[in-house]
Amino acid sequence: MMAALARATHGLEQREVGRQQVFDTIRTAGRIARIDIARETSVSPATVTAITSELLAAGLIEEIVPEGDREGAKRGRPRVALKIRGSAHLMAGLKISDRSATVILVDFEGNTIGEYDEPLPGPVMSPEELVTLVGQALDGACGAAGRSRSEISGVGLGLSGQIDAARNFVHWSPSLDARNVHLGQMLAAALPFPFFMDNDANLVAMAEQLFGEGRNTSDFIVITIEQGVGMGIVIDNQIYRGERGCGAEFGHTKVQLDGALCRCGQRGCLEAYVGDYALLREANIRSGALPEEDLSLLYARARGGDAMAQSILDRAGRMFAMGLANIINIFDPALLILSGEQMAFDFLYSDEVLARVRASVVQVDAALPEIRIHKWGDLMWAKGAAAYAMEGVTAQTIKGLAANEA
Amino acid sequence: MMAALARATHGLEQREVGRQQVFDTIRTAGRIARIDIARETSVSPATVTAITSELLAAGLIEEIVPEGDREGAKRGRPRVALKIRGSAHLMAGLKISDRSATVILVDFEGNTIGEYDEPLPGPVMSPEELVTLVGQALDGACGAAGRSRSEISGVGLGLSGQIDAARNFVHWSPSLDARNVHLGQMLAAALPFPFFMDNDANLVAMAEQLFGEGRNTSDFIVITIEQGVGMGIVIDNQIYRGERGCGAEFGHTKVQLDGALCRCGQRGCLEAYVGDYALLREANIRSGALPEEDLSLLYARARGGDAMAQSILDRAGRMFAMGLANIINIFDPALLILSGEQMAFDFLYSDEVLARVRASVVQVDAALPEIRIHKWGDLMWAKGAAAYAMEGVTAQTIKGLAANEA
DNA sequence: ATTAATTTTTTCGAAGATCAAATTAAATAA
DNA sequence: TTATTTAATTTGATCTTCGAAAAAATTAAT
Repeated sequence: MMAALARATHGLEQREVGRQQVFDTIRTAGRIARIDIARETSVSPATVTAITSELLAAGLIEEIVPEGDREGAKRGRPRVALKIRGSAHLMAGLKISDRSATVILVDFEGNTIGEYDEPLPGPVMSPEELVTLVGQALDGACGAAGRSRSEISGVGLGLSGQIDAARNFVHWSPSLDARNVHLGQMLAAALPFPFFMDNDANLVAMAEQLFGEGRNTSDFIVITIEQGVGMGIVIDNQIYRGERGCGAEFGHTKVQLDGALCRCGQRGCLEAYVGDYALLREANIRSGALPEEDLSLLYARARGGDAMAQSILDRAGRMFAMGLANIINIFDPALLILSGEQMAFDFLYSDEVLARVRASVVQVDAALPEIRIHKWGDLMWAKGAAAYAMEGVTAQTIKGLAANEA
Repeated sequence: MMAALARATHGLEQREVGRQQVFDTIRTAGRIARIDIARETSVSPATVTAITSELLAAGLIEEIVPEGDREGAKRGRPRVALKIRGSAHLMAGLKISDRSATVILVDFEGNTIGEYDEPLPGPVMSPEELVTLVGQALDGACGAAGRSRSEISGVGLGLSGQIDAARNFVHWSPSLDARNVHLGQMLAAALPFPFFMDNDANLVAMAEQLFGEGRNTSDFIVITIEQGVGMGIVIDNQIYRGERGCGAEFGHTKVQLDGALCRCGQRGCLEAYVGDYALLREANIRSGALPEEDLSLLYARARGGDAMAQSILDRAGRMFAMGLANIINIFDPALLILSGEQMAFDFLYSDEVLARVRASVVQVDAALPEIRIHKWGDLMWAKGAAAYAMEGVTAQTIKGLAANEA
């Protein structure tokens, strides 16, 4: 039997919470004066002074030299803004897709330091091959950016599939030829980095939280589209992962009883209606070319008036809308972010689809949840991985802060 | 812009958290010694002593006089168990159904003190009528139990529909002829009780948390069936309600594109396939008798081999399984509780349906979420309402505890 | 019986942490 | 220059938790 009912915060841990809170406030704000940190967090200025001097001493944050222009300030001692010290840590984010391993190096503020793309021999690897590949990709990224391996404080790794982030365990991933892989242990044994891995959609949610549309919202949901459809759930500023770490399987929610066959072997999954392979299957296009090219062909046909192509995209849109409406009906979120890097899936983000979503939601006389479409660059996934690593390294660093001042 | 990133616990609030934690531990355990509270909560024995003496002084808990039989004890000072003091508060739970207002009176331990049922003139009322009715029902319950109104410390009120529990506001309820009612304000103006209201499914979830299957689980989901289909989501020991308080609308998630017409005016809602009216509609049974009787007729026909009746129930079961599978795919909960009072819906809780659910969930090589069927007595709903009131009164009492010892 | 051992609970003092109030710092306005 | 204003820091009081020691209440052993 376990209790752990209320999250307790006794004694030594109390300051840790304060440090994390102040740090997060600074990161969310970008640059902010102590007095405003106090106001936002309802912590007294005295305590903010104490905490910020710890963080300053540890090199996690820095003061901004006041510029000449103090806009709007009347009188009084000028506020000195604080910000995250970018050079405090170098983080790496790594996303494995079916084609390549994409690496991004970011500083502790989230600024991109370097990018790198390592092509894969094939879409599916053995765990050992993946470990090797991760090492190569990181070396490649360091080389390209003129940094040394040893500078990296943490590596975030994003994989499709069912990942148990708490245990760095892969239940299943389309990138791996084995199930139930303790990938975290293998990586730790082979490479000298602290690794943080998770399902790729969760990582995008974290990127939205740290750098994107979710910066000022404590509860929101992110939907991603790539090969499949993914979801990241943020509740009370935390990624919700479920018991075994394999929740948020939006792509495999069923939208049709005994419906279309999905790659997962079941029928009626949303992915079996909106995934690229599903569209091509229905259109009966199999040129052998890259999927994107085939998809472009399908879009072109639809725009050109081809009734069959239009019908395929239309149904996909309707199914997608139905899935989104279900998510809203279940979560009633403040914010739903449709996060994507490709224009390819524009038809799923169309006004028509959104209108359908709004019409399929339980109607009350209160503003509907906000639906925001966020189109990132092509490094979105890798940046999410970096964001996750940042969070992990930050938590560890803050925990380890000794209060040793002279 | 608001931050409030980490839940802060500074200064004076810290003890409050401790008190709540200790209190919850005692309630969950039923009876437990101080030393075990310390072990379970990771709070030091010294602090447990301090907190429990506060709670004892406030009369919220009491020591159990040690009985003769100390099982298994070897030596040493005998542990003295603590428990919630039942007589500390009298709580009322009130559930409005389409036929009657059911009241339950419980003591602070959750023991039933009295029950009462006030028939309704009709299924739909004006807000004013509902307020009057609530007063009558409470008076009736007090009279039947030989208690006085003034003894009641708090009243929980459960309504179907979209309720914003944080604001005691009714977006919509099938029991009311008006939308957007500030029912909490009206009740507070007319009656001298502290009211706590919420969607009825959330209240059942709370009853499961305090008294039922969810007592030892921090994250679980409750599905209820009554007229409609309801859901309560417990994440990190808290009911998740969504931004506007109208999430968890499981009954109106869509299971079929452009499907059957639902009472809500939309198409393809789960409720439009498994609700009693939906079954009768499809069976084309309209005897004018009570729905239960018509339903019994339908079940009898199905058991008797009537293919049409079997087909109707079969499809309802398949749709229900699909909905449940979606919930599991989204939440990956540790525990899913199918909570019900009526045997009428047995076909939805059948092994066949559960097998279908398990087959429709994303497959990983880890134990599936536990699905537990919990059949309560007919006061389940009212008890949930009482549980909610208990939680509210407990939190307020604990907050107001002055640390005044001599 | 008396003493020792054991286990639970309480007491006491030290170590932190937060906060209000006072103080210091750094600017503008008069 | 001097007053005013605002930000940041310092100081002292209050609270809280915890570890260690003490007290309490038993059983086991002699």
